[in-house]
Amino acid sequence: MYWGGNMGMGWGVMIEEEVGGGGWRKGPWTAEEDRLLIEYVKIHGEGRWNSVARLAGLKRNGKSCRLRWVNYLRPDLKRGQITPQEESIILELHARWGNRWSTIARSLPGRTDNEIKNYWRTHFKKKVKNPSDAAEKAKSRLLRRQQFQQQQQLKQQQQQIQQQQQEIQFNLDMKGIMMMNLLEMGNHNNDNRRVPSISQQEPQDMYQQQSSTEEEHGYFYHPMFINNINGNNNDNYSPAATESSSDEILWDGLWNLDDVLGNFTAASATSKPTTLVAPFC
DNA sequence: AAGGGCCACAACCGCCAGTTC
DNA sequence: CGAACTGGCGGTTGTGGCCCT
Repeated sequence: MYWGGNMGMGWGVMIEEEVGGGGWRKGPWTAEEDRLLIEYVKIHGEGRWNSVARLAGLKRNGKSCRLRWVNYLRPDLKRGQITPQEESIILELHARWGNRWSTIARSLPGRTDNEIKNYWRTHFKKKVKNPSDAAEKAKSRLLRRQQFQQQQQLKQQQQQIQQQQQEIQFNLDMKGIMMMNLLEMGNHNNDNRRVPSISQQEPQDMYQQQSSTEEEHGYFYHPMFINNINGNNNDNYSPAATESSSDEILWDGLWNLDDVLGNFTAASATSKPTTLVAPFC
């Protein structure tokens, strides 16, 4: 199925064909443009988006090409509805990071920042506004609280399963590492390989890198707790600073994370008290 | 059946930070 | 060192479709 193109959508008025003889095309992407872009990425890979127009024969600027690829054409994108589990993660991470959609998206494989941003705005930001009277509001709050708790329980179960799988994978990885070390012992050249600096990595990268190490100690780490576990706060994160004021006005309550999550993880017991801002309070 | 309101989502815009020259 | 360029990000807009009255 072809997802984009004109597909009956308006946008036609917005298309600026050859403005001034050298302008960029705007508006919905056609199937042919998509094909050209996909072929370009296949050959040249992602990046150098400003070269795309010249090399792929597209009348689109680099930003437009990048956006089309990232939000729509990437083969690893997940289509379809946001699942309750994903919704739960979005809630948690938004409480943690505010409107840092790209950061949140990194924890949801196959979902784009644009998708999450749209989802948040349509599902959460407005919903709190709508209930006119207090009873409606309370009802809505209770329902969502119950849903949230059910999701948390479900997620906990999934995490336990995932942890078991990770432990199995860890054992397999260790075997692989030992094999690699044996091979490396026969190759002593000092080749100045670049070692990625953990401090410069995004939270999700840190999570991925850390999880295998920490599993040795029997912990399961959720990205939410990484910084607390490390004993340092995320320098980039300040709920008060990152959360938009309009959102704070819409949300008329705060939940203590421990109340919400209960015995969420072993790691949470070692972390500092954290406040989860829930949109359905 | 018609019209209005809301939802979903693709796409654009402006700003900013990092990189290159 | 600073200007220009590039890519990434968050915010916003515009449109079709669906649902309700």
